[in-house]
Amino acid sequence: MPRSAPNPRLADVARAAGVSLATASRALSEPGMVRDDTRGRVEEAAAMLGYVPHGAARALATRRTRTIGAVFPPVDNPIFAGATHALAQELAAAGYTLLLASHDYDLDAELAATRALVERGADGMVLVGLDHRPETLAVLERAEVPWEITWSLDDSARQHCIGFSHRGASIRVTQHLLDLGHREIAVIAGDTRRNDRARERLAGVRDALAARGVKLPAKRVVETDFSVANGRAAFAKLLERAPGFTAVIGGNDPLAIGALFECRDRGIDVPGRMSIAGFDDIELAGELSPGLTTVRVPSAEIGHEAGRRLLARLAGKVVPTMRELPAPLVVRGTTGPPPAKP
Amino acid sequence: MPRSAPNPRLADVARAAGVSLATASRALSEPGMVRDDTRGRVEEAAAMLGYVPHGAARALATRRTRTIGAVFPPVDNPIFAGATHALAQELAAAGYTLLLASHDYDLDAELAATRALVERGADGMVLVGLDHRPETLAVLERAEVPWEITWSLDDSARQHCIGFSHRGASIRVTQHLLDLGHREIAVIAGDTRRNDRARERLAGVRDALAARGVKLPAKRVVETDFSVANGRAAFAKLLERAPGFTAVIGGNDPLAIGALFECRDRGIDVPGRMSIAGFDDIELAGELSPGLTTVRVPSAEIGHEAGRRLLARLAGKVVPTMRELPAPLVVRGTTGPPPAKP
DNA sequence: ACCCTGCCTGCAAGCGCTTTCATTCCAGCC
DNA sequence: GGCTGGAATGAAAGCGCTTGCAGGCAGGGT
Repeated sequence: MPRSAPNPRLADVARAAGVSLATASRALSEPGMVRDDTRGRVEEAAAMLGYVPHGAARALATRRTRTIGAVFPPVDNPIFAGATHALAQELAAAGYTLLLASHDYDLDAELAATRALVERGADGMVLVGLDHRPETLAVLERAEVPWEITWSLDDSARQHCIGFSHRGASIRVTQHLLDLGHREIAVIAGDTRRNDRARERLAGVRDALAARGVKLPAKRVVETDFSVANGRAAFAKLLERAPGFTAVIGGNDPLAIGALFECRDRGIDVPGRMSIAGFDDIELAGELSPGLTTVRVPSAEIGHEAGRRLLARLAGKVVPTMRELPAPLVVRGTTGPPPAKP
Repeated sequence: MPRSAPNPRLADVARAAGVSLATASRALSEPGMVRDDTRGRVEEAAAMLGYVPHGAARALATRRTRTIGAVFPPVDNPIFAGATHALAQELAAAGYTLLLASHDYDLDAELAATRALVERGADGMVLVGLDHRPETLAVLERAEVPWEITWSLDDSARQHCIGFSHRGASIRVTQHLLDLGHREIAVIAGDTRRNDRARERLAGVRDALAARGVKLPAKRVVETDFSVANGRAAFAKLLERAPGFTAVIGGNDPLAIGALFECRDRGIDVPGRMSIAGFDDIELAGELSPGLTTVRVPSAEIGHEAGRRLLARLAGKVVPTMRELPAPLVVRGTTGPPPAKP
């Protein structure tokens, strides 16, 4: 097969259709402005030549790339993976494409990624949570790139955001345990230093306990990165360091599942002797038996809505600054009343 | 704060530094070509103005976007999520950015996404597996965009690829079960119509069984989409439709874990009465007890290496067409000898 | 002192598309 | 049939950057 000429340009299409460059351009991007038969000729020529528009050139002329950037914490966390997929789908449906960067809860990496995406011309950006370097938002502001905060809600209502109250949801989990009669509660939290969601979740536990006059000794809190293995290790550490608790709250489902597995291996009956609650409601939570009591985080919906909101704003529509999603407590089998005192 | 002028352009930087546009450009992108003090002035001016290069303009001039496209099956499958993260990291480290599109095992969606990414100027592409619409590869060829096939290996060596033999790995799993003494084996496969990996894995089972003269009746094979819930359902179906098997092979770990959970719920001892093997080695596989026997799929490494290979090729280096990664069998506790015949 | 070499720098021509503005076309009307 | 006005088309000026080419300048050889 003879190597045909390199990619045809719009000028080639115009020539083949016997029209000017301007008309060819309009025929393809603003069909209404061109007479039907002319448009037909252009479309035909484009199809025949296998014309593919040159995005960079178009972007340079229109100042739009039809691209949305997203900077996510580790995409391999199942909860973010779901949101990424949803976001990508939503954008694709509107002819937009996702520019994705991920980092390991490192705000400097987030800043660098944001710069890179803005430089690539992202028309809008999706960020996760409220913890950011000030420069990150400054870069976006300077470049006039609209952004959406996901997962968390900005109570100051200064930024567009879609998510739910991690503290509120955490309070619900804790109250559920308190209502069951638990008073000795432990927490396996995420990294509260670099992650406002983990911080708020832990704060929610504290709030709920404080409201009922229950103490949460420092020894009953372990911080660790999200993973099943870390959940196991943290649970073991708690058991060793401050035994006697009857319930443990995981900062997310993998951590809670780690605790659950550790209980199983040690022959600790769940929920008979130990109640366990998580946060996220990943698929597995509902498939375990007993099922994991947890908070349903609408991750796919966050992904979809973040995309929709951003696209709407880019289309000039006004969108409510804050969108709060429900994050209901899902009570399953891993929580029950504490064991009767001996 | 007075709205400062819109984003500064390179011309502004040049003016501020008292040099020409060309020199400013070289100072920032080809430091070696410019005298040190000149470069210093330009860099200073750029920093002061908060200059952010305009990617589209640069792309138009250089015909490079420093962007790699990836079209993945559902990114929320944990195994792809891991690869996505690894790929994004690898690219970021080299100053490249990931353009991500995901689809639900739909080859037409894959084609559309490929078109979109090529149009956006992806310098290279990452695809998964060998099943594609012919147009998909034609688009890439036409646009002269190098691509890497991941996960699968193209035995014809026509395409650059990095992955492993799904059939081979599947044969190892099956032999392991045969060696343990199993003869009645069932399979919960992924969708073999739209997914060459699932197809090859099933073929591997058939090969291994045939080699030892063991039959795999059609009733002992269920196809379903990847998920724990589907694994459960498929196992139940097998039990109902063709009971008497002593081992089941899952097309991936979630399916196998579904089967495992179903066994637990039904009081079927694993591995005493039922052996279960999976494929992928997701984190959970090793944390369960008993741990799931499975094939370790080096997903993160695939992501990293796909990125590295593509970048190397873009840099003009020659890279071996095929890179095979080990996918070892990991024997854990869910497989054991079949129960003694009654 | 002159020429040549080599290093820096600047000029200007694109990269491929959109879009403003002017021009042409054509239908309809008096 | 000439005129009017709106619709369709075309010419050309960018969008912001890179880069081939040429000019300028300093230093070394003769």
